Amino acid sequence: MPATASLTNTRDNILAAATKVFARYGYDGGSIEKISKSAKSVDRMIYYYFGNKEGLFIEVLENAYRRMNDAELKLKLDTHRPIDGLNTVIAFVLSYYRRNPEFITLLNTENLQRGKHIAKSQRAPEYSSPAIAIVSELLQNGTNQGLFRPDISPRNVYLLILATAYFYMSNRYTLSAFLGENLQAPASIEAWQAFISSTVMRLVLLKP
Amino acid sequence: MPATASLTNTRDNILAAATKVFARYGYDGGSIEKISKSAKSVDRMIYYYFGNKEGLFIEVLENAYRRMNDAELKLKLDTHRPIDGLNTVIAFVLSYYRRNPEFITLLNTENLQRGKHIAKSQRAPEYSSPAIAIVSELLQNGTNQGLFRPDISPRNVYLLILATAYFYMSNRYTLSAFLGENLQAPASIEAWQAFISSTVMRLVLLKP
DNA sequence: CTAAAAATGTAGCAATCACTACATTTAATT
DNA sequence: AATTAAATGTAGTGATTGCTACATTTTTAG
Repeated sequence: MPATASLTNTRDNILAAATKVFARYGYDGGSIEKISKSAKSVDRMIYYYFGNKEGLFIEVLENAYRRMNDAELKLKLDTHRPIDGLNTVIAFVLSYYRRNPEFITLLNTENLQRGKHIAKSQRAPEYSSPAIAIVSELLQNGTNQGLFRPDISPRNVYLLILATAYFYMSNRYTLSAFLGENLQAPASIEAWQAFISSTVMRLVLLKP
Repeated sequence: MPATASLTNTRDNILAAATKVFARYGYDGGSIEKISKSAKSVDRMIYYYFGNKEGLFIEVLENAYRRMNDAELKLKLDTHRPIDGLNTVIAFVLSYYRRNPEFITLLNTENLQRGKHIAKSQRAPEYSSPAIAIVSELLQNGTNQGLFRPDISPRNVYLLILATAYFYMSNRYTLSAFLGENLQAPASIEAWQAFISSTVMRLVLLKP
């Protein structure tokens, strides 16, 4: 049996538990005790592997970014069909946020801390979203095919998709109370996705 | 001298201090001691006026919603000039978020708590955004003037504006690290506003 | 097999947490 | 002026916080 393989990897258990706890309770609300108990370990081990609470949170953040990055890398689409491609990107982002809500609350927690942990991270700059390059290629091909306007910023289109998807999921509780409507219903999410799609299409298409 | 007028209103001081502290440190990070000291009062007075920490946070939330509501009510524009009107709404929302960043972090904090405080609030349902009615009127007039498409949902247009403005401000720290660019620079904010405007215009205009 | 290193367990520290009992002062009412 | 009510001050409660000293067990390496 190889030595590196173990059924119960304490470090990984802690990292997974910390992701859940920080995402659910925030940085201050996510206590060391909650995390160690959730990981079925003891406080001591968190300090053994991560030094302190801040070090643990930084690794949680890096890990969340890396997973999003990996998911984007697996996004296979035909960049020569730019309309379908953009719709695939929209569907992917919305679906990722819906299935990984902890990514959103972790980012919100980090922004509440004014980005001080991501600034300390060494690995953070590695994760330059592959998706923005994909959008860039889609826009270029769309323009070459005479479908898209030539003066559209890929970065802005990408941020537009992120913003509409992120806002919808991140603020779903206050928005639902505010609009008197459950935004988490599958039909509501689909309607919002269709709206994002038509918004983006009208933005990029030469003849909408 | 009227009895209700006092130069140092302890209750108001606490509410203002709590808004700042909760917005800066979140719910768990915003300790009673931080708030009472910031209000130049003592812990005891928070419980005297607000019962407990949760009651204080609920009033802070209600107050934040009310101020946003009041600001929207003061938004005077000519609904018979729908294009200018929509641009005014866009400028207003972005400007409000920029000048009241605590509104954003308070909403994020409440969404982290899954909206449990806003659900307990009695006053929350009163604040049905006036701005959504304004957008509705602008779209209707634009359609009547033969400028806008007739099949656009005012609610979705309003949410689109909120989403793009909110996301940009709320995630400015992680986005800045991510894009390697300071999004808080006035020029960057103006560019984003112009992009939102062109996006909305292309969405609603019959002949963009 | 043995020594070194890695990993884990136990117990508790000082500081901070939300909150309260109780006394006192200030203001309003009659 | 006397009585009542509103507002504030003091000093603490037990529980929880992040973290650590120290001992012990398990694994790895020669």
